[in-house]
Amino acid sequence: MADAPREREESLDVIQRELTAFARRARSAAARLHPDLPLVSYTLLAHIDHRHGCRATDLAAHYMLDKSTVSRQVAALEKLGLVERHPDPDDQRIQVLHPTAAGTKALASTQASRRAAYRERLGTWTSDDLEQFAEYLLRYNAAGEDSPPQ
Amino acid sequence: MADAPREREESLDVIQRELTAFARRARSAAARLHPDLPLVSYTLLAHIDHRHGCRATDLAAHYMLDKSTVSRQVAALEKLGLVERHPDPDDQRIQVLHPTAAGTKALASTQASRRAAYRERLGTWTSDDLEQFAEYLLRYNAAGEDSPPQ
DNA sequence: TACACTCGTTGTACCATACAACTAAAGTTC
DNA sequence: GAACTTTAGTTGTATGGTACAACGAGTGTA
Repeated sequence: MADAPREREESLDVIQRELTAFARRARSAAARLHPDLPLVSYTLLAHIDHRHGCRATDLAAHYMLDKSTVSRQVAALEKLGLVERHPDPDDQRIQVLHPTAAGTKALASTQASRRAAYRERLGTWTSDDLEQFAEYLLRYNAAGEDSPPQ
Repeated sequence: MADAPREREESLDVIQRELTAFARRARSAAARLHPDLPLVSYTLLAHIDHRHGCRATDLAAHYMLDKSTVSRQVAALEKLGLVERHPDPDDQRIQVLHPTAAGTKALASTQASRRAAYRERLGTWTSDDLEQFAEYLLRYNAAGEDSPPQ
């Protein structure tokens, strides 16, 4: 049904267009979901938590950000008391980042409202569709994980 | 297979996490794909073209941007000679935006490299998966189209 | 005619980001 | 083990994208 190259191109265009639209809207949506937390910081904090601690370099690689950007964001999170840095005893260059108790708490409350928004928005989807959509997104992002810096 | 509420929640979390990751990476990816065009401007230009002309207000609504932001972006596009404004004779407040010949050309060349990137990235996907993914994205975005400003 | 609404611009401030230069700690080579 | 190279992170600087607020001009309505 969708085997013609023509259809394939059309699907690619739709994917491209819709992903772009999503990315553009993401900022304002995020601002609505957690007006308190400095937006990007939230994302980084969530990733630190999800990984059960990580380095600034990992964050930079995962989100394709410059290390200077991450450095400042992490500094902001630390200033807010949401993140702690623990120097790695085996390598003095490395700082392992962990959420503080306050960080975990802030994350939980934000996560709750975020979940509610998603649950409402995707409420009419079947569980199978959700699972499939999640799988597609994982596959899509995984393909770009190691995309060359040029 | 995925009918338990538990599985549902997990899918929602994955979707949320992966969409966020995508949105965060989008900027650097876009910068790679068209270093010339001022990034956001490209998106707006593409939308103007896709709609065969539209107003600044439409752009603001579609991308959830402030009208001042759009105003400046459009001004930049006009300065670059990529967009023309035509006052609506029936309503002097309205400016209908259209790509110029140069705009269409710039868009085409950018679109080509963009398509190539997507084609490469999604090369291993079946046409059915692409179609399904496109459909999910459309559905997802449509659900947020009329999301309340609060 | 006055009031309210819509479309767009401009002033201002702020956040997120990149790039470059730098320090410090490890690792590598001879 | 001294000299180079690589890696982690910070800081200075510049820029781009954004929102909010105040405004101007055009349109509709009581």
